[in-house]
Amino acid sequence: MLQLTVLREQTDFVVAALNKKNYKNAAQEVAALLELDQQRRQVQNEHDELQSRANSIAKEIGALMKSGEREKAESLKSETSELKQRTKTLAEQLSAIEDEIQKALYKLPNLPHESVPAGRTAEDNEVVLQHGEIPTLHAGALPHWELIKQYDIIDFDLGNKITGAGFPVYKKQGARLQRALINFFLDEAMKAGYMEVQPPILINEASGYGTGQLPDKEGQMYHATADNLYLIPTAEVPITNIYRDEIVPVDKLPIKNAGYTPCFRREAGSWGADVRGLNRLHQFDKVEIVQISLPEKSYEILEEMSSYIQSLLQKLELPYRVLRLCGGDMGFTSALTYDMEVYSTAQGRWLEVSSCSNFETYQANRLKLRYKTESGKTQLLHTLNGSALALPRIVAAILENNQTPDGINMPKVLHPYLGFEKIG
RNA sequence: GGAGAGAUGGGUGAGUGGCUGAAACCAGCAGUUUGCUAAACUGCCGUACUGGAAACGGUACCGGGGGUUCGAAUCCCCCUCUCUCCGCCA
Repeated sequence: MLQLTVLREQTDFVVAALNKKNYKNAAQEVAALLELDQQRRQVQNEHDELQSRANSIAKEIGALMKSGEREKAESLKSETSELKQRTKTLAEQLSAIEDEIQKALYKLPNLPHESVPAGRTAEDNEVVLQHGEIPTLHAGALPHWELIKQYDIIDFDLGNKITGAGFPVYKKQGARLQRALINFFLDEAMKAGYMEVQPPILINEASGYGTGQLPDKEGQMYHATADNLYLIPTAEVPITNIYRDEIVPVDKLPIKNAGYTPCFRREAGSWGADVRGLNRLHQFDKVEIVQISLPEKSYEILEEMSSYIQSLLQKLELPYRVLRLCGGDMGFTSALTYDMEVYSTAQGRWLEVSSCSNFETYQANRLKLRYKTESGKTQLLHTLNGSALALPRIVAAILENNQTPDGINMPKVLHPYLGFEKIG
């Protein structure tokens, strides 16, 4: 959530930034918000003043009652009734205005960082770098959805039977590969100084609001209505919400957490050839890294996180590229996002396997996640996170890129985790 | 799921209608004393909104929401959560 003071003090800048994110009617909405803010303060001033008078009269009555001057007290009482009525009306107005402001603020996305390229779609994303050689496959090489059948390691039909489309069953070396990747990613995160956490995978409404999934994006999450809980779409939600309503001591910063969770996405309305196989699932596994940092350090940390994620891809020997997302393609809550994509050779396309973002104060403002400056002022921290990594597309790329006519070679770093070197 | 008890500031915990934004203690911060450490002493020590250049004010907040009252941490109603006992159970 954007801060009202920023809208107030840097209105033109905010409007320009919203425009860059292709937000419609930015100028009008911001102007309307400022108007509401103006009203709010006026009403609040009036209200506070009346309340203040009511408070002092109440005190007076108390004193009179004590000294036994009942009649004077009674006459004062009658004086307050009109005051009370007016205060009540103002209080109602005030909370109506506050609600409206809140709603309007929730609607506004985060402002993109100055380095974010302008643009509307994925076409406009900027390729920051590309790394690794794209392998040449043997004749008759298969896409991963054929390979998993051939070696019987991931079973979509079974998942269909048990749950539905997009919930595969991993079997044998396929299951082992999942476990190996999770352990590898977590071990690497520990080495990089992250603290491992294992959060709940169901979250309440407050947590959904904290990181920006609610309101308006409940459609992407599975909702357990009996208890009003949501299955997490990413570990970002529970892990970041650990720090909701916190004032973090400066010497604890930056906070670096990593956690493995399954993730659940309804992905309503997405079908087609490019979502075949492991490309898009309703349930998948992911190790997420989250950092909470001082505002002045957050972009340095974003780079650090980006290199860390790249180091994983390098160790897995996967060709990848890094994109800086354009204003139109980035997430609602993000100020700057890098996407990491691996090349899936049999499909001949890049697959997103990580998204690494700086949210600046946008989430922190909703979370009330703050620190105290040296002068004692409470200020919002910055939150960041990245996938490190999401498994399914990594698996797809490993299977496709490393296939040979007589089996699929596993990346060396995984051998100790797998207990085998080759599938088939 | 049943029965009971409870939810107060960073922590412990007092407070059953006005003198309580909230005692006391602990932790924390600043200082005095001290050869150093320790101890002792003094002061400070919640959050948000808001007025003000500032000094300094105003309002709200004692789990959340509503109500009674001139006045609510304190009384009433609803909700949530925690604890204890019972039941069930990985």
